[in-house]
Amino acid sequence: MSYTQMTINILGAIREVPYGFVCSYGEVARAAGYPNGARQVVRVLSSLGSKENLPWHRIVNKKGEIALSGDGEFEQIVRLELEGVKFVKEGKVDPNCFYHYK
DNA sequence: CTGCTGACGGTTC
DNA sequence: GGAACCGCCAGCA
Repeated sequence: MSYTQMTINILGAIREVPYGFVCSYGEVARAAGYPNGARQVVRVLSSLGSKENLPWHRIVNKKGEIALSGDGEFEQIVRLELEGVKFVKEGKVDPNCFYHYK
């Protein structure tokens, strides 16, 4: 496994999200050093999400909604609820559970 | 090498 | 308030 620096930075940023919190794509990208890299975060999660042992379920879009649909969405919701993340609505996490990088 | 795609976000109209 | 674009760039065909 040899990734580009960008991928490594993004992976690192994703791993910083603590248990019981969620984070948006944009924030992860910013934390990794790419202010406009949301789409790259998408790529990383999509292609390496399950392979790299990432807390992929802690990443949602800025509105706090699950960006996946169908099967993946269900699994993500289950995993988050298991961590104590609250939902204000089906498929939408409580804004208070958002983690903000320093 | 070229073009298309993607679990998004911000701006504009 | 919401739809429509544009930017961003690593992978893969």
